[in-house]
Amino acid sequence: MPYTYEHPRPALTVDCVVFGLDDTDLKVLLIQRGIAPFKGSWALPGGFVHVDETLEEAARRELEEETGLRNVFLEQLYTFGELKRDPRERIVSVAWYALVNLRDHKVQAATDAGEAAWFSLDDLPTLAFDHAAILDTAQQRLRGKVRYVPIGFELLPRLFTLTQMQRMYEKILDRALDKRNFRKKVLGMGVLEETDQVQQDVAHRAARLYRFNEAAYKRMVKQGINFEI
Amino acid sequence: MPYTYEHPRPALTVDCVVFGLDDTDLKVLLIQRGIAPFKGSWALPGGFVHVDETLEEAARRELEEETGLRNVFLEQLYTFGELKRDPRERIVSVAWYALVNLRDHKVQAATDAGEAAWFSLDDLPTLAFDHAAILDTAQQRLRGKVRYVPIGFELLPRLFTLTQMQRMYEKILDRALDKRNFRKKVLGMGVLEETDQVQQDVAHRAARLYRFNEAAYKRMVKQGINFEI
DNA sequence: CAGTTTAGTGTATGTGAGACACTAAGGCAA
DNA sequence: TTGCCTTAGTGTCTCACATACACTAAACTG
Repeated sequence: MPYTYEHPRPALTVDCVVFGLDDTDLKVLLIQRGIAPFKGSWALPGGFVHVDETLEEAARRELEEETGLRNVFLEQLYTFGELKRDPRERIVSVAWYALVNLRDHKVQAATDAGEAAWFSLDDLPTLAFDHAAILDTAQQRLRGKVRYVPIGFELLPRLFTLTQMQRMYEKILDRALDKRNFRKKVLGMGVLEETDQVQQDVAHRAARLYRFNEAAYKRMVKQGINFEI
Repeated sequence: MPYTYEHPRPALTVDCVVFGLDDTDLKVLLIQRGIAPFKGSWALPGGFVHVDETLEEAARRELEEETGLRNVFLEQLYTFGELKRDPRERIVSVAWYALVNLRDHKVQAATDAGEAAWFSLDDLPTLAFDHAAILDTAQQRLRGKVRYVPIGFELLPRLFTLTQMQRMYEKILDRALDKRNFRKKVLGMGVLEETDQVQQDVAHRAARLYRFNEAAYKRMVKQGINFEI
């Protein structure tokens, strides 16, 4: 059934930059396009916004349809509206970024996308459309954000060691951090809760496991405390 | 001439939050709506995105059409896409914010808007649509941004005194700053250029005028220097 | 010329960032 | 069981910067 309007309208899509962390690397989730244009190329998961759903609902729906991911941390990034960003027609895309940890969230091959896979940020294929620019914007945002909000807990498992946490910051900021200063800083923030558990199955001294204390964090945000690393 | 699509499409608009600074206050530019819905109410300047213009072009065009403002500092803010934000139909709006100084930029009553006027931020009328939420988001962004980039020069006249600059920061951050510390800080940044001119026509000792040294600023941004106040 | 108003200036203290190196603990292999 | 390997975990010092704080200088006014 066709829909008619008095003036021409750009099409509206959402695209998602999904960051994931494993033991070795910060990764991004891409799908292989099953249809033209850019058939066979890798691209960010995304698709058209339905007229009866909000932008965030559209982003979550596309993410689940194409990758199987649900209940992830998701924030709006930027809206891309250059004229020729899609060769077919004028398409404006509201980009989002998501943070997940690779243990809890298994990615499934998807219905209308050929394949979904994680790529290290320094070993990326050529991306379809202007998705390289979107990804770049997302990386900048992540770097900016992680410096003053403890956003990264979305990337870590529920229980984590301080070394894991430090590795994550180092990956995002792309520079080495001093172990003692890092620990002093993050423990001093008061948002980490020490558990009585330690790492299992490691061939060396096991590290203590911590968890994120969300209640304490919210309390501190209200007080305007900042969380620079 | 009607335009027909296979699936229904949300309409796409831009809205602009224009901040201006005069001697007394930080103000925002609003227009009085000449047509329904919300006829007679005050609203942010904005309108529909044409299919052959980018989002930024749309924002600049609407701003000029409705307020006469041109060549202003403009950055994308956030995209608002709730289902019922416009009573007529589904409209997604890409919001922008602009910074101007009230001496250089005269505002004209406009063609398709009844009237344009500046309002102090603490004396606002009820706004149409979800524009109060958009304005709120813009204020938060401005506060966050001014703390680490010298964004405010867009709000000041070309030549300004340090006291004027301090007043601006105080208005945006909504707290008092120490005069000596403020001067130490901003002069130490090295982006202010002292001129040999002083204020004219004041009934007290005249203050020295400064100008923003954009070249020095760009040089320092490259070096990753930060500009916290 | 006395009064009023704003411009302009320096120091002392405390806090936090960053640099830096050794001991502790646990598994592993000979 | 002992020595080795690997990662965990810890404290101090220095320097820079944030903050608190008050008086003199200059220009105009009546």
